[in-house]
Amino acid sequence: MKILIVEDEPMLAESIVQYLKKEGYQCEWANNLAYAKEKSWDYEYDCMVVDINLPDGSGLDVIEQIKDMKSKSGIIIVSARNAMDDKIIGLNLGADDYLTKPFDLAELNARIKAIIRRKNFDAQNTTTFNEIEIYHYKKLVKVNDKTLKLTKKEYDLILYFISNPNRVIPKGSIAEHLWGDEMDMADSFDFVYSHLKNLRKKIKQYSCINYIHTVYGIGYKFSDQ
Amino acid sequence: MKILIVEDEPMLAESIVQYLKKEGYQCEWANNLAYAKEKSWDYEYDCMVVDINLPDGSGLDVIEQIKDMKSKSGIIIVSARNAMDDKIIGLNLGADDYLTKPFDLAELNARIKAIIRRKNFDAQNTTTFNEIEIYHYKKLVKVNDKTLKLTKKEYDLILYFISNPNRVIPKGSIAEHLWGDEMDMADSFDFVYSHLKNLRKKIKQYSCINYIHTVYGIGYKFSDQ
DNA sequence: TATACATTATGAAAATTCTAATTGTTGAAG
DNA sequence: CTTCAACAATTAGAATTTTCATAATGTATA
Repeated sequence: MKILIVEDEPMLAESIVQYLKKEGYQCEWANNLAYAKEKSWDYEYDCMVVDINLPDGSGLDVIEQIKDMKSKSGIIIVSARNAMDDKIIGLNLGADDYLTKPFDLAELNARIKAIIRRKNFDAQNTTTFNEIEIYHYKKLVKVNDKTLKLTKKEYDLILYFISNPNRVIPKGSIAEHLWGDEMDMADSFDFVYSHLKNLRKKIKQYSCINYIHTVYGIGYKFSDQ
Repeated sequence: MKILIVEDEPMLAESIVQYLKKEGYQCEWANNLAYAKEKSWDYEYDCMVVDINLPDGSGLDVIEQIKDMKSKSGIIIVSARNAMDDKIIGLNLGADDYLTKPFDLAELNARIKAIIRRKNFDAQNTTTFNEIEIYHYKKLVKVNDKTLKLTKKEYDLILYFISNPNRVIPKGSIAEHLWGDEMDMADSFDFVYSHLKNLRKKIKQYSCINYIHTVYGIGYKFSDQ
């Protein structure tokens, strides 16, 4: 487990590094923004602890870079008390947690653990098919790294497709899976067509591949090629 | 099993009666509208086979009377071919099936059987609480014999209430039962309030009893008194 | 290939569900 | 008996889902 500490106060940084090493982490230290950016560019850290007030800029810049890189590093923001605005900005930018100075080292350790645990959990809870990624825990779908804004039915639909790739799925199965017995089946599949259309349109926004192929008279097949 | 045949052609009537008696039914015959009304007033037939073209009026009148009496008799309409308009009217009025002349006696028998079977099934699939009746097989709710036009969520809601009468139901249970884990619970119960309000309003249309009592801080209780 | 028929796609309206803001109630504390 | 805060009711509006009418497409047949 590699951790990067971004902190300009040498005393504090030193004690954090000492503590975390004792806890079994590989721990590195950057004392300014530029160096932090360089390091985070070179390595994929499991977690980064970033002070916001740095001599050469705001720690928030690191977060932006991390997110631009699509790194999966967890990020904990550290700042002086009462910097609530930063907190909001930081979390919106994609930080995973927030700590106000002064803080207990055990507390920091606990948060790091929590983040790493969650990252692992999350990693097991994504499904990928070519350009499409589904994050189950967040009910979130990305196509070519662009987030799709899907409704619940659309999400259920694509989840069912991605769970059954490369095989022909009868319309009836789709209807049954999405609506259960709530519906008087067999009247029509208009609602399937309808949601399908919307889903296709949303995928097309970010991809030129047609993933949902119609199989005339039977149903659909989810595949690339 | 008592069956009434309403038919003015004696030859046809006779052959129907003969056939059905042989099949084990108690079978009676009315050769005009007035007599049919009188008979159906006196007895509760399991099923009535009604010709529409009668010398003294339309067989549809019998259906109306039956429905006004809240009789549970099944009704099969019989009419000459191409009387499609009647078909629609008849089924809307509450007929259970429709047959065009000339018809096969075995066919008639099959339909009678089907209707009686369904009536029996249906009877087992209703729940009643004071003025409120729920017909599960049709997802239909009546209050004082007036049919309520409910949406799916409203139906689920009243079904849950009527299944748990006279006890306090926490809001959370309702939410869980109606939405399962689809919802991020605990944010708010606005959707419960919302559907509840609509359900209450619809019940109030036909009843002055307040069935859904608020239990402050906990949830609701479904009862009369 | 032309035609008819069935199936699927599309767009827009209607219905339902959910959300958010406001107002009204209730019960506890002073 | 007030006042307050939490809770619930209400309302209107936004978002989603479903329905419906129509267009487009595919398949089989001649």
